[in-house]
Amino acid sequence: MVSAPAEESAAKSPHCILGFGGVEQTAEAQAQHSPSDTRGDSPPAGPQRLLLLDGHSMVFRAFFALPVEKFTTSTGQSTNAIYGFTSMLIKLLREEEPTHIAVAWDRSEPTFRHEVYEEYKAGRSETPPELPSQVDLVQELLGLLGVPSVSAPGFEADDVIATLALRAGERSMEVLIASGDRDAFQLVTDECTVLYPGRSISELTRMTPERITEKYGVPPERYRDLAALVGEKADNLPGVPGVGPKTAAKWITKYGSVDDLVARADELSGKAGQSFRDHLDEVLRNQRLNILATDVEVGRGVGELTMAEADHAGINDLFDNLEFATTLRDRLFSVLGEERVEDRTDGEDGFRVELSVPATGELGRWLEEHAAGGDRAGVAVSGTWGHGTGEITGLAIATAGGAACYVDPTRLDPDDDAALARWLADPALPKALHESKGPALAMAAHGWRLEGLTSDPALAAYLVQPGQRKLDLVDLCRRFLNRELEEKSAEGDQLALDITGAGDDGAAEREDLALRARATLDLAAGLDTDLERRGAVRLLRELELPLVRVLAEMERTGIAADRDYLDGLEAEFAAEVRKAVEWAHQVVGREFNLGSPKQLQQVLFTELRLPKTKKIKTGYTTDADALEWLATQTDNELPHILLRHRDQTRLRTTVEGLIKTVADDGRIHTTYNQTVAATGRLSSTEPNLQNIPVRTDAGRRIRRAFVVGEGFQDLVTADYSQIELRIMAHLSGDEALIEAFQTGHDFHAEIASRVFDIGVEGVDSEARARIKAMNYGLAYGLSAFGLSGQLGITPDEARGLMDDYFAQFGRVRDYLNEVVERARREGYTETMLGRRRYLPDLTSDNRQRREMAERMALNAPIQGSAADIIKVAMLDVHAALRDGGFTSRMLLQVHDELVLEVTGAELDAVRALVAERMAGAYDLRVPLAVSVGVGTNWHDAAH
DNA sequence: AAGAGAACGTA
DNA sequence: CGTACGTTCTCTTA
Repeated sequence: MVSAPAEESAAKSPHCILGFGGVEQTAEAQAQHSPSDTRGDSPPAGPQRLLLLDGHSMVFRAFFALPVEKFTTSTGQSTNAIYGFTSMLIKLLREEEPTHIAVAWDRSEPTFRHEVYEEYKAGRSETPPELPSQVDLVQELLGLLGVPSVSAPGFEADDVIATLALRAGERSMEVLIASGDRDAFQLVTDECTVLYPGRSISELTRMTPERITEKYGVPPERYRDLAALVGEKADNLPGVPGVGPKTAAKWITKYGSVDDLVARADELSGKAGQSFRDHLDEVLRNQRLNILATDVEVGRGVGELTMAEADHAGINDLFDNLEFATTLRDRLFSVLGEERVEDRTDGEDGFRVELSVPATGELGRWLEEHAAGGDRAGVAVSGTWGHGTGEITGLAIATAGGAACYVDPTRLDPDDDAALARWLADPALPKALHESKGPALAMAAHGWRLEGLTSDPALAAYLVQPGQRKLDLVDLCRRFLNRELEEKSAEGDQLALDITGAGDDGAAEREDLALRARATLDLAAGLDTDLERRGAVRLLRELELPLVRVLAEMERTGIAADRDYLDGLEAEFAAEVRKAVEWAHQVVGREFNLGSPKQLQQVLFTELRLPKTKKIKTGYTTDADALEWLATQTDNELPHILLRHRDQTRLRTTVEGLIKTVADDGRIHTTYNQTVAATGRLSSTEPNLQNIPVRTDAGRRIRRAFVVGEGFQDLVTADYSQIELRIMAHLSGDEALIEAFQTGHDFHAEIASRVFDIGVEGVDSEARARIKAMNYGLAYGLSAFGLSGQLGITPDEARGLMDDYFAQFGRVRDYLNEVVERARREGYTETMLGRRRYLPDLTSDNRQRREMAERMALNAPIQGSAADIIKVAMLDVHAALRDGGFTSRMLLQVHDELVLEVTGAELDAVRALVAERMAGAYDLRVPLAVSVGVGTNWHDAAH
C-alpha cells in the first residue's frame, strides 16, 4: 500500500488577502472548494483598505513607460501598456494587500467640465494608435481577475475616485489612490494616500500630506488653489502667466485660498500680482474645473468593491494571446493564489490520494466501501488505444474523500473482474474519465462496458476553451485548478528503477494513475462550475458526452475496404506518376524532383524563364492555380505535365495511405477527434476519412474501395442539402431567403432568378454558378475582391453582384454584420446550441489579424450550428437504431453526411429512419432537407 | 529527429 | 483579400 500524507486540517479560518466578510462568495467559488473545506464566517481583524485606480491614467503611464516596439505580439497587437499595468497591479496587490479594490474609468461622453469650458482637454496630443485596443484588453483582464470596474456618465474617473474615497473615509477605511493625474492630490489626507507613478510605472511615490507640503509648499487641501494659479497643460488649462509653483505657494501660504486671494488681489505686488489681476477669470475657471465631484452616482457601495473569483482559464487564454511570459503569469497567480493555497484540503498545489491495491478477492469490497455512495468517482486508465480498439494495462479509481485504488486488469481474478465490470457498467454510479473515448474502446475490448459518465474534462475544457489545442490532464490542472499534477514515474524513471529494484518498479506508475484519477475528479468539479457560468452544461451532458459512445462504436465498427481493388488502383496511379515523371524529365532535358517546389521554381522560372506567379515566402508559388495560369502563358507543356503529376501522385498516396490502415478484419477504423475543431465539428485521423476525393472522376474511383461488409447488403449515405445556407436563412430571419427554400426549386437557380429578376427557367449556368459562389462565399466572409478572383470578373462587377444580392436579401447582410459586432462586444460567438467560440483578435490593432477574426466570427455560428445539428442527428439515429433493435449501423460522419451499413431486411426502414431523424434534429424556419442514397460501395451510394 | 512551409483533399 | 480540418512531401535546422 502506498500511503500519502494525511490531509492538512482545513478548520482554521481562511486568510484572504482580498475580500472577506463582505465578499460575496459566488456559488461557483464555493463549489470549487472541496466539501470538507469550511470557510470561516468571521471577518478577519485589521483595517479595511480600499485601493482605487485611475484606469486610463495608469494605462497611459504604462504605455509611455515601456517601449511599444518591444511589446508587440506576432500578430501585431501592442501589449506594452497591458504588461506595465498588470505588472503594476500585481505589485500593488502584493505590497498593499487591499481588502477592497476598484478601477475607475473615464467615459467617452462629454463631462460637466466641457460645459464649463469647451476647450477642456482640447489640443491634447493625439492618442497613440496602439493605445485604445490595449485599454479594452486591460478592461477584459480586470473582468477575468474579478476586479470591479466603475465609471459614471458625465464624470471623469477622478470624480468617481473622489466620491468613493470620501465614502470609504466615512467608513474609516484606509484609501489608496493609484493615479497619474495630479488632480488627485487634493484628496490626500492622513487616511488617504495617492500613489503617483514616476519614471517607471511600478515605482509609485506615496503622496502623503507631508510629502505634498514638502514638494509643493502647500498642504493637500490647498493643492487645488495652487493648480488653479499655475494651470494644467495636459488639460489645456493655462494658469497665470508669470506665476509658477513657487510664487503660487508663497501667495497661498500668505493669504490662503484662491477666494482669499481674489478678495485681496490689490495687495499682490509686482508683475506677478498684475498678471494675476489680469487673469482672474482663468484662475476662477481653473478652480471650478479642477474641483472633484464627490457625489457621483457610482452604482456600487464601497463595501461591494471586492474581488470576485478570478477566471484562471480565461486569464491563461488571454495571456497566451498576448504572448506574455510565464513569469508575469506566475506572479499574477501567486498573488491571486495566496487565498486559495491555504484553504485547500490537501494543503498544497498538488494532488494527494490514499492509495490501496486491493488484494485478490477484495476489489468488490473496496468499491462497495468507497465508491458506491453515489458521489462521482474519478477514473484513470493506462494502456493503448486507437483504430477502434485498445488494451488496458492499469485502472485507478479515486473518490472525493481521497481514497483511491489501483487494479491491474490483466491479473484480475474472475470475481474481482466481475465486480469491477458491474461497477463500471452501473449508470447510477457517476464517473469522470479524461479523454474517455480511447479508454472506453480499450474497456470494450476487455469486455467491460462503461456507463454513468458524467464528465470528461477534455470535452468540458473544449467547450470552455474551444480554441485550445492542448487538453492533457497536466495542462488542464494548471489552467483550471492552478494546481500541478506531477508525474512521478516520468521524471528519471531510470533512476527510480535503479533505486527501488525490480520488485517495486510499478509503484510510481500506480500512484501516478491514482493521482490522475483524482485530478480528473477535481477537474470535473471545477469545470462543471465553469460550464454552468457559460451555460454549456447541457451541451456537455446531452450532446458531447453521449456522443462519445456513438463515436466509439463507429470507430470500433469501421468500414469495409476492398483490398484487391485498392491494390489495383495503387498500381494504376503509380504507373501514371512514372509516366509523368519521365515525360517531364524529357521536356526539361534533365532529371529533377517534381515533388520539390524548390526545384520546380528553379526549372520553371530560372531555366525556362516562364512568367512569375504569386509571391510566397520561399519564392513563387507553383500551386495548381498558378500552374493552370502558366499553361495559358506558354506553349511549353510542362505545366500540364506537372498538374497531371500532382493529381496522380496525390491519388496514389491517398490509396497507399488507405491500404496501410486496413485492419486484420478487412475494415478501416478511423479515429474521430471531438475536441480539435474550434467550431464544434468533428475531425477524423488515421486515416482521415473526411477528405476522401469526390470531385474528380479519378478521385471518385477511390470511393468504390469503401464497400459494404459481410452480413450487410448496402451502404446508405444521407446528407443535408445546403445546411449552412439554411442555417443562415434561419438565423438571419431573411424572409426572402426562407421563402426561396420553401419553393423546393433548385436553390441556387431560385436565388439567381430573384437577384437578376428573371424567371427560374431563364437562369443560365453562368448566372447560377455566380450565385452559387456568392451563396457559399457568404458564410466564409468572402469579399468582393475574393469573389471577383474566383469568378474571373472585376472587383467592381463582383461588388455589383453583391449589391444586387443584398438588395434582395438585405437581412442576411444585417445578420452577418450583427454577428461580428456582437462578438466584438462580448468576446465570443455562439451557435444555436450555445457553443461558444472566443475571438480576442476582434479588437486587435493588426488589421489583417482583426479581419481574419471577423471572418471567423461570422462563420463560426453557421459552421458550428451545422455541427451541433448533425451531432444531435447522430444521437437520434443511434438511439433509434438501438431502440428499434436494428442490426444496421452507423459507420462514418463527414460533416453533413452520415454513412450507414444496412441489412437487406432493414434497408427501407433505415432509409426512412435516417432521413426522418436527420431532418428532425432541429426545428428551423426552413425545412432541413436530407437526401439519401443506396449502393454497395460509397461511390454508388452517393446520389 | 523535429518543425516549418507548401500543397491539396474534404465539408 | 474565403471558413474548418489532416496528410504528405521536401527542406532546413539541430
